[in-house]
Amino acid sequence: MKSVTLKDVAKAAGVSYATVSRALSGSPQIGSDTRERIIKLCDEMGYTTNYVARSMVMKKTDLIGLVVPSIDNQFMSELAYYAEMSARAHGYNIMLCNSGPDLKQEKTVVKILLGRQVDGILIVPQSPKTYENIKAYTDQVPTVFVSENLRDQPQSYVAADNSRGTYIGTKYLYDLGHRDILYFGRRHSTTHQLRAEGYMKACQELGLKQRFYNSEYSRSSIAHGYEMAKELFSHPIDYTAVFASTDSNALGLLKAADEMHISIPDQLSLIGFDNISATSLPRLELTTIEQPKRNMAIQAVDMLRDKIENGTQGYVHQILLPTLIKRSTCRAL
Amino acid sequence: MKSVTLKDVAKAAGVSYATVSRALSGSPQIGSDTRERIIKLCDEMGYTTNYVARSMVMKKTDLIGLVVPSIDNQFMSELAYYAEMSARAHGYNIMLCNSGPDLKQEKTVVKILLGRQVDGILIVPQSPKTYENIKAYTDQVPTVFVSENLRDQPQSYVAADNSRGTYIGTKYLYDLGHRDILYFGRRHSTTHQLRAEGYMKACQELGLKQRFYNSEYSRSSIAHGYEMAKELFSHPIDYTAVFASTDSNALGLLKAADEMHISIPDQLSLIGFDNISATSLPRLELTTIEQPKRNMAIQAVDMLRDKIENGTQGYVHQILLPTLIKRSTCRAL
DNA sequence: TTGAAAGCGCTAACAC
DNA sequence: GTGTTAGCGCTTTCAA
Repeated sequence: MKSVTLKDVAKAAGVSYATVSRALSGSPQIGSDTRERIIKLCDEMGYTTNYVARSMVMKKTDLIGLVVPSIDNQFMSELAYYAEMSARAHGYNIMLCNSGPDLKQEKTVVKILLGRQVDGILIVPQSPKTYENIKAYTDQVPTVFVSENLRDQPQSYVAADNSRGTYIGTKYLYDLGHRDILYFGRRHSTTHQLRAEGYMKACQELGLKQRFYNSEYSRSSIAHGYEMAKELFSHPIDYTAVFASTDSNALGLLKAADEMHISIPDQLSLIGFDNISATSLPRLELTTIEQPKRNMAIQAVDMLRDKIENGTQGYVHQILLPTLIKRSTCRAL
Repeated sequence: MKSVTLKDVAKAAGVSYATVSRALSGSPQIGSDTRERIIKLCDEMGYTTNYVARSMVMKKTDLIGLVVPSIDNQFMSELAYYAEMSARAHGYNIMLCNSGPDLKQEKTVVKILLGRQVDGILIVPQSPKTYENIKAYTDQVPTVFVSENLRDQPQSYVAADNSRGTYIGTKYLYDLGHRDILYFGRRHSTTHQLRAEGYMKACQELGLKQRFYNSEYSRSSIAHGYEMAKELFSHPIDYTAVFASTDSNALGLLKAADEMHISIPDQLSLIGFDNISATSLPRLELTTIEQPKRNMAIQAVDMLRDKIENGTQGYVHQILLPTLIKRSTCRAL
């Protein structure tokens, strides 16, 4: 199990270990004959660079900490996938941490990552409070947020243009002939405030009445959307379309509608937000607004690399355009 | 950005830096007054242990490499979630790598992980060939596989009892009154051979005729299940239930059935395998066999820790029991 | 072109 | 109880 080190190779090659290091790092100041001989020897002996030791002297670990509330979530696992692929393509590896349900754990994992000497941190914040909560630590290391939840903070982030997304969706419903559109769901985080704003803006421009439905403690989950919708449908339905603030909420509403024999899209059109993978499933086919996850991940990694490698100061807010995914839950009036 | 080291604290405290190290590590050979004073000082100065340096001397990184074909997959992201939580609870952190679509990349990431000096590797293999492919590397570091795809290899793994799963499901259909049950889907990996075997065993015991349907190149995806099912349904339906080898295939079949106005479960009962999250969605509600993902992850981490911390040699095959999740796609005859 | 040696931040064995 | 020091495996000046 004892792994072979530079010294071992050096001894076998009859050179100093500095020479071996040079051969491997592609330094120009070494004879090409020596280099080849050494590289061949390294291969034979099964030598692999010890990154811990290298990190020690280089003061760079080529490690990126990825913090997500829960990797077991379609949006985040997709983001993580692209982030890891992109990071690795540039020589970085990913240290993954779930920031769990409570804010306390979020701070804990960031601390751990700092102790691990990661070169940078990519974080999907749990809540708008996250920024303040971990500021003391993120000041010490290049950090990029993925989400718009910290709109007014001096911190880099990449996010989808949430406001634009609901605007596009509302406009789409309008073009389909809908004039009574209900906005369904949470408005408690920055992200969701922006979504609501896009809807309001569209209503204003198009001369529609703004109508909201949400409970005080609304969360984004199918179960919660279902409960909210049951409550909603106990009142008369005097609107022809619903814009749900998240796909999960939309799916919950769909379930409630099914149970109460409200046909979607015949009686009611429905549009969601996020384009989580469930929306494309048979029997669901939810029309929705897509967050460009792949792009978000790649851009976030690029921004982080820029900070790490070029020491770029300041912050940038990278806003990506969401797109409308037409499926089967909206109909023309 | 320069972080504070032991030396800095030592200087500030007016002691040697070994003393600071002792205070922090909870060594008994130190005065409790000195300890408290130092700990307080560390806190004030914002000292955090440099894990890279520590790993260097301890020859232990407290790092576990997690290799999955694609974290952007419900089964794996759920596994990853529990693995990370459990690992961290025991002082380990997770280095995440996607082994991507090709076998070549799988070997690459394992090599990287080795260079990173991870204490152990947790791997969901891409294919039955994985074992042979990376053997040279996994011999050098404690490794636990998650999957049954290497049944006869001298290597530790944790997996669900796939054979038992299909047995249970077939028995369930039998008890519901079904006598003509078709097995639908792939049989090309060890995992899927075992699933098919469980079905065959149940058929034998219960006196049912074994009936298979699968295409040569069947893969587990909704799209593929859909194509296969369209083909299947172009022939007369002389069976009353279908056991799909994976939930994805089952969902594809569901879609095809909808299109061809074959009612499930009225005309045809359907059961899947895996209990991926999509199965519990409204309108889908697929009856299925659950792989105990949480348990699998936790057991895998425990096995790995045992190897790492106690140097346990040999290998163990940990087989967990799957369970039947009754939902809405099976009916009694 | 190559070797010698310092030093990254830490732990632990050995002194006192 | 506390200080001194070697050394983990590597990169990189500085000499030769």
